[in-house]
Amino acid sequence: MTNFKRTTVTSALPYANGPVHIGHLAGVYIPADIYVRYLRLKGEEVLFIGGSDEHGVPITIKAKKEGVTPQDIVDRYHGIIKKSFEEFGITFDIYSRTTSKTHHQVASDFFKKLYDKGEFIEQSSEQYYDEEAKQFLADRYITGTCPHCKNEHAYGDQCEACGTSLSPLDLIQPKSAISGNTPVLKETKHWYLPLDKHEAWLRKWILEEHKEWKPNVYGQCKSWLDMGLQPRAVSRDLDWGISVPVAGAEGKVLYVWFDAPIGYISNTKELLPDSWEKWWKDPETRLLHFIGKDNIVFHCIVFPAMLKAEGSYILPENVPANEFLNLEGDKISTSRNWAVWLHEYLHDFPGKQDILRYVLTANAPETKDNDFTWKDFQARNNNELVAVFGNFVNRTLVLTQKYFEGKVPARGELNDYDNQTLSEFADVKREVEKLLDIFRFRDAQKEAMNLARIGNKYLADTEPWKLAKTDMQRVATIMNISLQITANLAIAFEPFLPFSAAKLRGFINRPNFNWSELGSIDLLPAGHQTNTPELLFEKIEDDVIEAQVQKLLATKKANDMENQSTNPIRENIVFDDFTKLDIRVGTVLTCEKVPKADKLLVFKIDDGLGGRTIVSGIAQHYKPEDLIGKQVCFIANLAPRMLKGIASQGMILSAEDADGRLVVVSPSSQVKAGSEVK
RNA sequence: GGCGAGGUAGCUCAGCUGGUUAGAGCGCAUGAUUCAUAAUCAUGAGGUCGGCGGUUCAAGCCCGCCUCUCGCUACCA
Repeated sequence: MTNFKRTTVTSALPYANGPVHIGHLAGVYIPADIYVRYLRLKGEEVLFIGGSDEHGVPITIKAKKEGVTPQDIVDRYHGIIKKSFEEFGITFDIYSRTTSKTHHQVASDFFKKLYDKGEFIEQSSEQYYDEEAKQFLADRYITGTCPHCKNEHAYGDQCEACGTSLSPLDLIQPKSAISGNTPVLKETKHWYLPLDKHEAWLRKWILEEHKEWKPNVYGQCKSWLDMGLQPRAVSRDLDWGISVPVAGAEGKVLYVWFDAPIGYISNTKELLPDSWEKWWKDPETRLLHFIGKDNIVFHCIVFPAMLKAEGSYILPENVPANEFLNLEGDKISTSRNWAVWLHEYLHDFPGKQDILRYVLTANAPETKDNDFTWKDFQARNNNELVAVFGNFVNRTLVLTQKYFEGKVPARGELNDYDNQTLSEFADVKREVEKLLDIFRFRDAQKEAMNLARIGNKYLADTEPWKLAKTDMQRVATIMNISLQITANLAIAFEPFLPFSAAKLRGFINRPNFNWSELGSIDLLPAGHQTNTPELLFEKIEDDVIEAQVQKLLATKKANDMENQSTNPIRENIVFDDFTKLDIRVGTVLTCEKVPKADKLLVFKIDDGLGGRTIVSGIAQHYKPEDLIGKQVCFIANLAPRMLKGIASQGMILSAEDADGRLVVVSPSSQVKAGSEVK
C-alpha cells in the first residue's frame, strides 16, 4: 500500500432544492467529519471539501412552481444547508457551491479539455421542443397521460401516480409544462462520454486493484461493469447551468451529474487558488469520496472515467459509501416530508448536536439500511451518553471536588488491579485507530465508549468513598487514575462528539489535546486544578420523545389524506370520442406468466371472434390460475404492440386502488364472450 | 427475469483466510452498591446462525437449490 502524504476528503454535494435531513448526516457528513477530525488530531495533512449542488432541472421546476428564479431557490437552500452543517460541527475547510464563478470556470475548462482531446462523441436525437417558448424540454418539463395508469399528470421521466419510470416518448398527449402547448419532436445534438471505452481499465482498477472496497460498493460496481457500460450524455438543452463551451452549443448546458463532481475540484481551487493541484494531481495524495449508496456508480465509475479522460488527475483511493437510513420504519422522503430535518432538530433540541451525532453513528447504515427511531434516540442518550459516559465523568469530578478541592491528587504506588485497568484503557487507542482506518465508525465509537465503561467498573470495584474514611493515600491514587481516564475520554470522543469533548476539556481545564496523547496516564499532572463540573449530558424525558413521534404521526396522517384524495375528473369529451373506444367482455381461456418479466401475464381471451392474445401488467396482483374462466373487460381496437416478444392485441381494464393494487373489471354476471360495453 | 447487498439472541449489530461450549450493546431477571442525572457493578435467562441438500475429520463462514428484505436493471398499452 502506498504511503500517502496527505488526504483529500470529499463529501457528496447535497442538492440545493431542499434542506438536509438525518439520512444525509448519518450516511455522509458525520462519517466524513469523524474521519477528518481524526486525521487532523493526528496532525495529518487533510482537506475536507463540501458544497451545494445547484444546477439541474428539479431546481428550475421548483423555481417555476414558486414563481421565483432558480437562483432564489439555491440561495435559500444553500443558506439553510450551510448553516445546518456549521451548527452540527461538520468542519469543512470550504463549503461552496456549484453556482460559484470558480466552478463555472473550472467545469467549463474541464469540458473543453475533454472536448479538445476528442474524449466525447457527438450524437443527435429527437427530443420534444416547445415552439412557443423556443426551447427543448427536459423530461420533467413534459407532462401527459401515463400509458400505464392513465394518470393525466405523469411526467416525462416518471408517473408519480403509479411509480412507473417513463421516457417522454411514452406519454400519451404530451404537453409542455412551460406553455401548455403540444411539443414537437426536433433534432438536437449532444455530447456523450463513451464509458464503454473506459470499461477495460475500470474493470481492472476496481475489480482487481480495489478488492478492499466495501462489499456494497464493490458489488454494485461489478454489477454495472458486467452489464456493460454505455455512453452517457454530458449535456442538456436547458438554460440553468454551465454553458457548453463549444461553438454552436447555444442553449445547451453541462448535464448536472457532469458538473457536480467537478465541484469538489472547483471548491478546492476556490479555497487554495495557488496550491489546489497538489490535492488533486499529486500521486502522494489520497483521495476519498464519502457518499450515499445512490451515488456509487457516479463516484466509482463515471467520475473516475472523467478524471482519467482529462489525464492529469489522481483517482479515488476509496469510496466509503453508506446505505440508507430509514425513519420509524419508512423510507425517508423529502416530497412526503418524512424526515427529521436538521434545522428543525436544532430548533427542537438546542445544544444537543452531539446526541444526534452519537445516535446516528451508533446506528449508522454501514453495511445495510438501518432504522432511526425516536425511542432508540432516547434510549441511547439516557442509557449510554448519560448513564455511562456522563455519569462516569460526573462521579469522578464530584469525588475529586469532595476529597481534594478539585485538585488532581498525586498517585501513590499502583497495585495489580490499577495496572490491569490501565493496560485495558491503553488498548482503546489502538482499537479505535484500527477501526477508524477501515471506516468502521460505529464500532470505533463503541470502543471509545468502552473507556467510560472501564472507568465505571474501576470506581465500583475500588470504592473510594469507603476508603475515604481510612486510607486517603489510596483514594488519591484511585482518583488520579479516574481523572486520567476522564482526560482520555476527552481525546477519544473528540472526533465523534466534538461539542461534548470541548465541554469536558473545560471541566478538566485542559484547552486541547493531541491524538498521540490518547492512552497516556499523565495527561493531568498532580496539583492540576479542575473546574466544578456541570452535567455533560441530560436525560431526555418521555414527553419530549412523544412530541416528536406525534409530529411524525401528523405527517403520516397528512400523507394518507393526500393519497386518498380522488383524482379530479378529466375534461369533457363528446359522445363520438367515446364511441371510438371498442370495449368488450372476454372470457379468459388461458393465463400464464411471461417468462423473464416480473409484471406481465399473457392471456388467451375468448372474444367471440376466434380469440386473441393480450399481455397485461398485473402479475403482481393475480395468480394466473385464479383468472382462468373469469370474464374481463378489454379494449378491443387498441393498436397491437409487441411485449417481450409477444403481440398484445388489446388491453385488459383494471381499477387501481389507493395503494396501487390493481383489480380487473368484470361484468356483474356472465355474458356472451365478445359482448360490447356501452 | 438478470445482477448486487443483506437475512446471526426480544431490539441494533460483530463474527478474520471454515476448527473446540457462536459474541457485544440495549432490553429482561436476580444479586451487590450508594460517590453519581434511581445512575453504576456482577451474575443469569434468551439463538435449529432464513430453509433444504452437498463438500469436509470439521461450516454461521465454501458449493447448489429455495425463500424474505433493500437497491440497480428489464418489462407495465
